[in-house]
Amino acid sequence: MSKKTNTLAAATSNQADLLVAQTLVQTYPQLPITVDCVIFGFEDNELKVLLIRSDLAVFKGLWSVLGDNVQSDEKLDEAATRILKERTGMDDVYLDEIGSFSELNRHPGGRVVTVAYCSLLNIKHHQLKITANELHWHKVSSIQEMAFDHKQILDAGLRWLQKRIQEHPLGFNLLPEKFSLRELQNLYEAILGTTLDRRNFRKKFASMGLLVDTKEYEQDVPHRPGKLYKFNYEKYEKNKRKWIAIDF
Amino acid sequence: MSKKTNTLAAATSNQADLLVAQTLVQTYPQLPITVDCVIFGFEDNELKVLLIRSDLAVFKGLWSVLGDNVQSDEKLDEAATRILKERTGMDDVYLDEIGSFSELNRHPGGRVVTVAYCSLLNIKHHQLKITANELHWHKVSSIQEMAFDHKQILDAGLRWLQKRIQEHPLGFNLLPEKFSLRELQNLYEAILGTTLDRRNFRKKFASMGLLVDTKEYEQDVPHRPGKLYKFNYEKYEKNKRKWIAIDF
DNA sequence: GCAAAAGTGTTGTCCTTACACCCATGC
DNA sequence: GCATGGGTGTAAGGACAACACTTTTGC
Repeated sequence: MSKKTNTLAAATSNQADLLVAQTLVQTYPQLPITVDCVIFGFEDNELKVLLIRSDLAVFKGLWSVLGDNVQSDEKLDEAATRILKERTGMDDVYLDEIGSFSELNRHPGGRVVTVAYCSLLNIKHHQLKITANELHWHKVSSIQEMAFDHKQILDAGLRWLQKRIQEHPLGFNLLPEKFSLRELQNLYEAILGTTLDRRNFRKKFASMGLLVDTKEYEQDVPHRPGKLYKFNYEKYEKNKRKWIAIDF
Repeated sequence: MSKKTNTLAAATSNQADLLVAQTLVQTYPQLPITVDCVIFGFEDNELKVLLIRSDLAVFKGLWSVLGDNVQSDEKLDEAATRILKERTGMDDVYLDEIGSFSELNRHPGGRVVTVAYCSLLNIKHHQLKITANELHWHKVSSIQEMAFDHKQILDAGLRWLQKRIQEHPLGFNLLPEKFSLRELQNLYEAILGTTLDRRNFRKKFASMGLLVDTKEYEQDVPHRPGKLYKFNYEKYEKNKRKWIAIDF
């Protein structure tokens, strides 16, 4: 057999193999997939989450996290990024996958599988450029019922956040660029639902060396103003590998 | 308006609302979804994973984790349980979701989204009742190339395992019912890829109080036999909440 | 001057780490 | 008796938890 014939035979065989694979995939049931984005922020000493009014009449009045269907030619994380951009105008947000939700009856319109994503951001920094469907920030603590299984998804996001914030100093994403230690501590206390000793808290963060003293102070507070700090992102990135837990 | 008419109107409105929801879902692109199960075991001081020979000719010779498509009427975790049962005959295995994989070209037969699940089990206890497609245990350390993106999925499973085993004493699932402290330590060392101080390791586990002395000893070892222990599952379940990290 | 929060150090306890020798068994 | 791994204790250092008083500002 000539080399040419060999090559041809191999190519034909590859084609055939591909066809087999394609035929197999065509036998798979197909399902609608959506992604849902749980976006946390922090404002007025309260943990908040970004919700829209569900556009489905069956959920009259109920709120929903930001979600939409996944297109056939996009990855799930790309879909999540796109949806966030479409719904809020924000496009520089890091999203983390937190899990899938696939109960058969979770969507009243039929079977829909969803994958939930989560993010933290600074409310002041990320202005909402689009506010259709009454998009706005809700206090997490006052949310009761939600559309779909979104309360479950929100709860999963909250558990993820509580865990994550103890493994990485992510809380900074939720704060303004310059913040006082009191604000930082309020944030941790709000998310973890505990109170923390002020001196030990300050010592811990001081010893991590991730705070940069801006030499500025709080203004317009009816008490002694606190120092304002910035987060040292470079140092954090460098040492990322070493972070396992913050341990409160 | 009579009460009856009201009720009727409401029912009609509900029907209409449902129809709207159904129509909406019908506009969503549909995709094939699969689940893939990364099943870890431990034998001969080696971390192992359960693989089958890919039945796709395009992956001639390459290995694959256990996966299959999700049916339209089953939840993802149910699919994972079913697949494990179908492929191995095992039906008492706890599976944890580790994430989705949705690259457009990850399957040669066309776009397929997969969600990966992970489990740990005791090789001796969970005999494979089915071994089609050359199903068997492979040393994790010697796996190079795999079918699909399964090497990535395996790596994600491994990272998940390394993290999990430091948060919960899950390692016991990988060991026989009765095991020596040396076996337990070998397991941790194999998974974490480190060496640990023997005395400190024993102290740590002794202080956790999760080990029950069986008063039995290893047999047929060419050296002083070690004590055999059992894992105290009840105590672990009771204190589950408190576990955050084991800290090596 | 008073209310309100900022800022700061020390001590005891516990946990972690590092480290070396004798013991029981099979061959 | 020798090779192999089993079994054990201690001391030093570091991290964490608990705790109270003085300082600065606005009113």
